[in-house]
Amino acid sequence: MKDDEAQHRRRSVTSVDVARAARVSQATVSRAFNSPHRVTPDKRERVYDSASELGYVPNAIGRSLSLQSSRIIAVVVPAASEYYQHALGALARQVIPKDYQLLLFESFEAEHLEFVFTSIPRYHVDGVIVASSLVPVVEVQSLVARGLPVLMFNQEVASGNTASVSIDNEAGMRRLAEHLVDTGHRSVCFVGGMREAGTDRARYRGACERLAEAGVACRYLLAGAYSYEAGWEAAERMAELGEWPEAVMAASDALAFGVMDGLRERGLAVPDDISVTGFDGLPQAAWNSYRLTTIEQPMDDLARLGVEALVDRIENPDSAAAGHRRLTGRLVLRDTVAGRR
Amino acid sequence: MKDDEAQHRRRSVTSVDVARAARVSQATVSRAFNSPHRVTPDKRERVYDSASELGYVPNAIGRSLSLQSSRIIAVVVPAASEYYQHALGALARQVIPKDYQLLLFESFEAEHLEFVFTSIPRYHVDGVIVASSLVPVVEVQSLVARGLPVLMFNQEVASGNTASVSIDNEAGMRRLAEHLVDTGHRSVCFVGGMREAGTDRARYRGACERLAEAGVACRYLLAGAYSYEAGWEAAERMAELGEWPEAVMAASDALAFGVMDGLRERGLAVPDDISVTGFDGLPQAAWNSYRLTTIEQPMDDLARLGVEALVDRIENPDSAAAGHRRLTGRLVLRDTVAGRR
DNA sequence: ACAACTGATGAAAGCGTATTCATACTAACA
DNA sequence: TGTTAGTATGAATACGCTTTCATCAGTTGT
Repeated sequence: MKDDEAQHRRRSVTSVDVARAARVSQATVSRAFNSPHRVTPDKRERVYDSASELGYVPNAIGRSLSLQSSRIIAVVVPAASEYYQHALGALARQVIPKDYQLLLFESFEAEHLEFVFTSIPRYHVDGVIVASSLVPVVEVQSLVARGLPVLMFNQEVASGNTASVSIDNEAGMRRLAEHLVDTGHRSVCFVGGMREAGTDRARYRGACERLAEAGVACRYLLAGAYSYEAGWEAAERMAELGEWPEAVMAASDALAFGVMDGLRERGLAVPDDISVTGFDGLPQAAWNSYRLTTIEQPMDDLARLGVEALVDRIENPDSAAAGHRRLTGRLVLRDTVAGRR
Repeated sequence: MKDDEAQHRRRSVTSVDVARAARVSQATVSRAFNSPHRVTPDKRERVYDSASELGYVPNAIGRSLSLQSSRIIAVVVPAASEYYQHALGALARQVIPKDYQLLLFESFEAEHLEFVFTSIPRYHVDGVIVASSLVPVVEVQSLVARGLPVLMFNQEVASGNTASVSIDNEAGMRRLAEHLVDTGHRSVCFVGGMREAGTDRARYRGACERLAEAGVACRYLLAGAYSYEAGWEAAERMAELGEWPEAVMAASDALAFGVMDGLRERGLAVPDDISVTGFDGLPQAAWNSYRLTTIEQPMDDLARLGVEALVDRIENPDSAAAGHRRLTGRLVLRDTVAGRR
């Protein structure tokens, strides 16, 4: 008993231990687990018995070294972003049935990012998922140059040897804008998050173009972040401008919640006095205090498609699984847009 | 050029390659990186030059195998829980400066949990963080029996060889209850999440006891989950009961948001008609639509203490770093509790 | 009954790194 | 100058696994 525990602590049970106990060679133990049909039933049973008796589990590290493949995928997500936390969950759900694990790299600030991207290659992961619209493409190139399969989640990428998946941000915003046009809105304020984010530009373009087609005025207001607080401050700045637009299009749901609360704080009713739209389809958008009209991202589909592309590229390096996959978001009409005149 | 790329894809640069390029032995390359003072400056430089020229990064897999330590910590979190997503972020922030990485294991359902706990030992992680109040202690025991250092996050554990960290749930709820007593509330409905969760029991006990001391009636209503939807449904069930309590104590913030919206939907004003309290201190609790009075968990402190205990145990196996660490939550008074009579 | 083939098995090599061990060398001291 | 510490270095080994290779036994076909 005590001996057992002490041994466990010192050195874990290896296939050699199992081999000795089952009176077979170490190679047979390996085969018994990886290609059972190549081992005669009696020996196989002996191996399984000894293994479970000793509490043996194959060491993935040794396996990785031998196989030159770790079955681990690195995932880079920004800390403290509601959207990407959901994405992370969806990705995890997709990756597990394919027998991969996620090694987490949270990106805090820009400087930390460099550290992240230099440490990823150390772990000899089979692939990398970059789930953040704020990672400069150059950083990613260093991984691609190493021959690492990379998936950009929620960011379009032109480069031929990087897979990427996102919804059609421009089209999504177009539909939202169209909805505002149809409901008779004549002036709109677009609240952007960060200029550097690729998604921000695409979304603004979509809104802008569709509104322009209908002759609706659209001004851009930079919130500076994709957060509730930034949205709140944007509402504050709109108040200072003196004149309220008929509708506010926020670049993300988080922003929209802040905007809504900021507007309400100033006595405006949503949607009676002013309409608000979001983007992403966070769970909170369905909450009764907001009931936000927004574009819902099909998170599970995005994750599935992305992971499929990445895994395909991992397991079949010659496949042309790069390129961008673009899904369309779903327009969810709730209660934050009212008909005008 | 093309050759380079092809080679990169085939086989990554190893310390042997660097050794050859720098005309030293592989052992010297290893030493140059791990104990530079043991190598003469000229050779050291040659090694560094060759390394950066070839784009060499040490292979953590080989390193792990040799060192018998992976510097990876497994972390088990439930998918789709706001609270634990925040915890995950806080843990990541603590772990990185100590030069560990997190290997993510999302726990979806009970059946999936078993798979999770059998696959963790494969990866020969240095430690495990279980961040979920719904993991049965027996599962964890299998890891502990293997001599794996384990940290239970947000769950108290009696066992001597497991470290755990949480806030004092009972005391937190007591303070919340006391606040309700002080403000003159005479009847309370406690909305619990799940009976199986250890935190739920402690929180209910805290509320119950303090209210009983003041002679305030307290009934328990089981929501069945820690979600907005469950809170909403709890409000529905309270409506069916016919008589409204003067205050609702929700077992978590997420639940409280649902309860608040459910009450408002039925025409009740919070806090004028009915008071509501939460627990956890999620960011949304500060949002203007809720402004929830709650107990705020010091996430960063919890993560710091927990990780310190775990890492201590990893790097110094004989240390007595097990046992429970309990912090006190902070009572945050916002606008969901009003004075009665 | 013998050749040819199939299938199970063990020995051994290799994956990339850290480290021990032995050796060659430099510096220091008498 | 001869001996002794001390240091820098390379060769070799271990870590746990998968897989190739060679061997041996058993089966089929003629």
